[in-house]
Amino acid sequence: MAYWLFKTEPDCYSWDNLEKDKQTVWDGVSNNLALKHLRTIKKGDLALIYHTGDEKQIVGIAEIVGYPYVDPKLNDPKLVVVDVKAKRKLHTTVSLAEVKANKKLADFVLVKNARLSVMPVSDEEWEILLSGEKTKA
DNA sequence: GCCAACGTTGGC
DNA sequence: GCCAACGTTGGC
Repeated sequence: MAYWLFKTEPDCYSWDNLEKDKQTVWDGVSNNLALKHLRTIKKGDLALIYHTGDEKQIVGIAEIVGYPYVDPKLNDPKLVVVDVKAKRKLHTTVSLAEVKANKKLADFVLVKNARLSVMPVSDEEWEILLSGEKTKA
């Protein structure tokens, strides 16, 4: 089981869209490194959904419901997509400012490579990011 | 709206 | 295969 972070423009496709759709095809990833990560994603993995643009915060958790496959809408074997479904909304969203303020997250890819749209999240980072949840649960 | 950072492209 | 130039992205 692995953890990921998917970035999205809320104007384009937001967490609310995903929650409404229940499940969606996560497509439109064209960056090579992001695609490389995408191809290693497995069924059952979890992904944080991060809103870029005006919000810049992690808003929810999605579950990967299948394995990556070539985008059927495009004729390019390099461009893969994956099916995800909404798992749950975060009770406490985690903003980019909070991530940056946390010294333990200095190596987090979101901080180091702001432009990557699909990135791995380590177990430790996952724990830290969701620590605000645990205290309330 | 600006600028820095990164990825990609194309010429050599 | 390298590197400069360019375009795009995203944070501020």
